[in-house]
Amino acid sequence: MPELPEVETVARGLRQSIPGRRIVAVRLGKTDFIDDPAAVEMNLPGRRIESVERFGKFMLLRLSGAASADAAASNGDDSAALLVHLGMTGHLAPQAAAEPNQKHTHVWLELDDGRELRYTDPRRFGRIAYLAGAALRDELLRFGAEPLEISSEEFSMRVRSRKTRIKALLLDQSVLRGVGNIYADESLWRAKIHPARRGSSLSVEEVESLRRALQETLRHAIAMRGSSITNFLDAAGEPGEYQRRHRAYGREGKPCYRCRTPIRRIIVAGRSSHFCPNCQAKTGPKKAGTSPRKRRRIAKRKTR
DNA sequence: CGTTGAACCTGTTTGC
DNA sequence: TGCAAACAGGTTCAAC
Repeated sequence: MPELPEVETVARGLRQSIPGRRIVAVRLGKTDFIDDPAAVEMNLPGRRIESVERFGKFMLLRLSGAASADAAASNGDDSAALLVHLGMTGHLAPQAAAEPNQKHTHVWLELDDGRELRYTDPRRFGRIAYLAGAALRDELLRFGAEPLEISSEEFSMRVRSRKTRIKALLLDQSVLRGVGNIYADESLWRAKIHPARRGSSLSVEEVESLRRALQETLRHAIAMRGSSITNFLDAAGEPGEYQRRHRAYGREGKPCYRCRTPIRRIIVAGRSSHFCPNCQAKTGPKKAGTSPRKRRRIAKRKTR
């Protein structure tokens, strides 16, 4: 469930006390969610964590002082990072080494100040990878635009050139990085766009409205430190508050905040999608009226 | 190209 | 009350 706002919240928390610390040792439990466990054990000890960045739903712990093998393999590019994806149930937080372990803790990064950066993830849907040089660069290139920074032009191009349903586009990390099911539904509700609309069917006005809705939703959610649906906690163990502001997600059967029509839940792109059947019309706003031809096509589709 | 469904995994919720 | 099935959802992969 951690999406962009939750990951941003965790990254901000870690930034308070992690940068500058050196990793002195690594311990691993279950490793099936780690790309290359041996690379993690090999490359982290001795490295300093320079910074904590958020990249889509990933956190990037930038590491200093590339090992010589990395530098050689990457033609002088000595950038290196630990990528951490929280999946559904991941937690990454520093704790005093004396603190008892929680269940499902699988990674311990011992720091040079007596703390351990611990990764806990009951479902192990998360991902951890040590990457450097060209491999790091290539991995990051797989992802699309940062939703909070994307321009109107680029957003429009990425959406209106595609026939896929808008819900699927919002969730596609190679289109936008960081949007998940909650914020996709919330943004579509705000922009009054049906989740099953095709990207190519959106008007210029609609895509711009959607971009604004998406950015506002994400900014507000970050300001409220994310949504705590089941068990999201930030790095300090505090829950977020944004779930109180949800207008569509998780509100099936409850009245729409705009028009009181009950919110519906359908499956789009294989994901449950919450929307107002009145505000978010399937066909979108009509201009000069739907042509008789198209109306017949729609009627035919319904009878099937 | 787009779309669907399955798989991964475990804690929680729902239904009988 | 108890237990099993369903559900939650980020991501990848196979199949059509």
